[in-house]
Amino acid sequence: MSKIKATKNNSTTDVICKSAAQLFRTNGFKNSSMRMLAQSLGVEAPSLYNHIGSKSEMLQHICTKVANDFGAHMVSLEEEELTAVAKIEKIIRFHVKMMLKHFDEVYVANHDWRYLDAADLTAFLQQRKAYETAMVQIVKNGIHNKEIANIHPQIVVLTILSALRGLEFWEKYKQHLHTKTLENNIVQLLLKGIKL
Amino acid sequence: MSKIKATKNNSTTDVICKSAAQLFRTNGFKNSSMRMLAQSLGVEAPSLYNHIGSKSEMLQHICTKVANDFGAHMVSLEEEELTAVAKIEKIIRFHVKMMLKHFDEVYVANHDWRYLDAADLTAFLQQRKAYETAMVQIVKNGIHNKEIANIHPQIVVLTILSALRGLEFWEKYKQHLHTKTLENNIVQLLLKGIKL
DNA sequence: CCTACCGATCGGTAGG
DNA sequence: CCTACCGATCGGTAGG
Repeated sequence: MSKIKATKNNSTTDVICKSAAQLFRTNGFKNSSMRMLAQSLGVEAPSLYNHIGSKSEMLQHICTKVANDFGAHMVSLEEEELTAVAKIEKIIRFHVKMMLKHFDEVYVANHDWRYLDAADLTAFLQQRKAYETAMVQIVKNGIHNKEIANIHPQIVVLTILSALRGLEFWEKYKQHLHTKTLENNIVQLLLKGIKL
Repeated sequence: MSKIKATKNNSTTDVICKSAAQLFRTNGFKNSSMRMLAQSLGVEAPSLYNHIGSKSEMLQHICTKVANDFGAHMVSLEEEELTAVAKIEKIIRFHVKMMLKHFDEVYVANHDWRYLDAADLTAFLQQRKAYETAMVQIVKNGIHNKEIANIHPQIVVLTILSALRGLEFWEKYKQHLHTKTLENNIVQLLLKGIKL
């Protein structure tokens, strides 16, 4: 008897993980209990274990999904023939899109990855490192091509990624700011900052 | 009999809070126990309560200190006669200095403020909002004076503050990057991004 | 400063 | 899907 409804595109497990992401985002992973998650889904806590293996498995599921999405975009970008600045612009716009579409999951991946189990933690950090390295390479090429100012590439990348992480604060401004305005303004600010 | 040593400038309570900040930064507030804190100080957990009132009181102490430091700097800045861009530059350099000098405390204030008790949480968020508002005002003045490009002021401020928050990731690069290079590069990138 | 200990809450299992 | 329940861990107190 399923009280938790699966939909055409989402299994029962997916529905639970979606609820979990929202809960973790609001309360933090460690401050979210399985009893709270169960209540939000209208069942008792032990019933959840018919669909998921453990609390940390849900966290792993969320973090892996996010890391894979970003990683896949970076790989597809590496195959494109674009200037370095155009690639950075695409990365910025992708981050905005991800944040709007999968806000809870991206937020959780950014905040609670440190609670991943040892093996998953290593894999996650490796993926993140690879993402950073790929971006550093793009910036290096841009400096070499005289597209980008001669700022330390590592600093350029960390500054841009940190600025984009700040998208998580923009939820509360959604009513006042149009999404496209937001996106175009941040692209303008960051690209002008790095251009030669 | 004090096992925890007070120094000339720091009371026993300060020494405990400093240790707590380090612990909270490493493990997160909710994942740090009073038993862990006691162990790092070489005493048993109940002994801590001779010097501090509660776990959340220490968090409040840390967050309040950080918020006050940033707030005081902003107030002193408002009294100075400087261009808008020069004020933004001073803010950026102050953030870098704070992050280097009080890394644990700033990190904890940025991450774990949501675990503050209701009253302290309200006060903290009010201080942060006031800080943001003051910065938005500086940017508005800069746009009006044709110093700063016509980007939405709220977006400028959130982007800069988010980028500066990313300073917390720079610890691991300390060996490879000189502090002043780091500071000058981020100033260059962000200021060029906003200048007209 | 310590030992002893309390009530609350946690993730998860047994069994149906 | 539920009820009943376990062992572990938590923040904090009592009493000396």
